[in-house]
Amino acid sequence: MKMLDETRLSRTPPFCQLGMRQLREALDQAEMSCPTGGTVIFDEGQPARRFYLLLSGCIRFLRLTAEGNEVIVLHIPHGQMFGLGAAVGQLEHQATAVTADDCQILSWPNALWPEFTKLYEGFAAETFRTIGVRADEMSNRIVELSTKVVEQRIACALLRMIGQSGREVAGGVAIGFPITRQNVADMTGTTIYTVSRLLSVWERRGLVKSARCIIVVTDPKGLAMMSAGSADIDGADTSIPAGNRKPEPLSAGAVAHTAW
Amino acid sequence: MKMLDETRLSRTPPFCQLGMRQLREALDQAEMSCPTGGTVIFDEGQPARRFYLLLSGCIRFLRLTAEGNEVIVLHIPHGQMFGLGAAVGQLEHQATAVTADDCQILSWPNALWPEFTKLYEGFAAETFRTIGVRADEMSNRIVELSTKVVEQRIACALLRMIGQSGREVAGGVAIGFPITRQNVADMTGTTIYTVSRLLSVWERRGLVKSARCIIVVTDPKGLAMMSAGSADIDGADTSIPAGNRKPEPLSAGAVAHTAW
DNA sequence: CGAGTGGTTGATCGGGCTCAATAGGAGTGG
DNA sequence: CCACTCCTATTGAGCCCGATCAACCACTCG
Repeated sequence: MKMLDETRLSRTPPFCQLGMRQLREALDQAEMSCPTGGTVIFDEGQPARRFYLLLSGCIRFLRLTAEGNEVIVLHIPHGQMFGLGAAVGQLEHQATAVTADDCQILSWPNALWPEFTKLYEGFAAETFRTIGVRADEMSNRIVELSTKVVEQRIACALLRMIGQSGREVAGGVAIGFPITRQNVADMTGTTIYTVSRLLSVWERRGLVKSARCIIVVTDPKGLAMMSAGSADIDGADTSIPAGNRKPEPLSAGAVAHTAW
Repeated sequence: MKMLDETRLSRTPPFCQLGMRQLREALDQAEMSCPTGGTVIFDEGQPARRFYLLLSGCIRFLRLTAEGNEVIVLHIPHGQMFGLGAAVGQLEHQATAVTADDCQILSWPNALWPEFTKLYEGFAAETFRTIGVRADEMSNRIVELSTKVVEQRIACALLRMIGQSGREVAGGVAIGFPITRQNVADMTGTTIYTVSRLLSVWERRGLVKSARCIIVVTDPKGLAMMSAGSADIDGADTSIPAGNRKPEPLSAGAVAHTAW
């Protein structure tokens, strides 16, 4: 089993430049846990004492508002580090981390952070790269929330999730972890009702296929057009209102960023 | 003049642990520029070749959408580093940086990044801290955009700006750089019309005082209540619709975060 | 004084939130 | 195997916030 872990660890970017001895060393100092879906790893506001590596599964980062609304800020796909307060000098976790499904997690005390960055070639660079990518993602979310209508935001959210944690299945790409309509609503600043309605329409049009806690994107390109706003197949007859027929260019697509 | 610059540099966190010789050294390698308001420092998508320190003034980070919408992702107050692609391994700038007013900017080629982090005590830590704080801010923006109504979002935006770049003036705190209704709209995902209407109402109520490109917050506490939703002074008679009288707790206020 | 930029205000309309009611699993226990 | 419960999802009806369109005002600058 140890052997297995080392191989696996050696394949995650922050550790992939390490030799066998260093991998073992890192593993020896790590704590391993295998929480089932829905487990809270740490809470917003709680002191950040450890940093984490998600070996398998998916983590959701939540924020709760005073009014009781839940906002999903980020999803962490397997293979990535998280809880990186140590890297940016934050003494407290600033979101709640919850497992979206069954996970396998390694963690180390923050005291080891300086050592890891000093001793392990590529560790710091890769971890900071992760931070940069996440900032990008948040920046994109801000742009989406600011400029896109619900329909487009939901399309973006689905595309982002299959991009990060998609699993090929018969007839499409499934989101790789259980996800409810409520979850999608919490990622897009809308309501469960709107998400449900939209998914129903999309299913009729053959863009997605969904069941309880499962969403499969059957036509990613079609969804991408929705997300850009140049949506609504011409002549498509869709019970519901029929949406926003706007004559817009189909945008650059996936790319977009933060600058710092 | 050189002397002045050194003193000034020694007061910005990333450099404040440096000795005189190191400060001079850093300055010798820097390029200084003094762009007037509205100047583009770098563009989204452009290769990131330098990192920057804003000595005075204020920088706006913009993103443009395919549809021509402008979104203000962040404001960089004076004294902070920006354009930190080098720190997180990004080869391109991921937003456009524009001066909001007249600025004084130092910049260094990315090649010096590794040296700075190696040689200058506290430089890396402080810069990464900045990155963490900005991520927090973006996370907050996401929560606001997802859960708050326009009124609250605008209040949040004003409070954030006076927090970062407020200037005490007679009768209140002014936003420390020129700002149009359009700018506020671009920060909050709304329109110039709505911003204008709201500011008019707030001015009548004594919360703000505004003129062309100027906004002064005269009642920060009142605004904070607005931003939390527990707004609308009981019995306040306000021509316009009268807004959302919701019975909500007045939230934790300023605090909020990202976790990574 | 005309042009340009930024701001204000009214009228209208529709996207999407809200409320309400129902349906459809999945799991549990008898 | 069915009854029951809990959780998730669906769908209809109504309404309101805020976008949009349109017109006008105020100030600044050449």
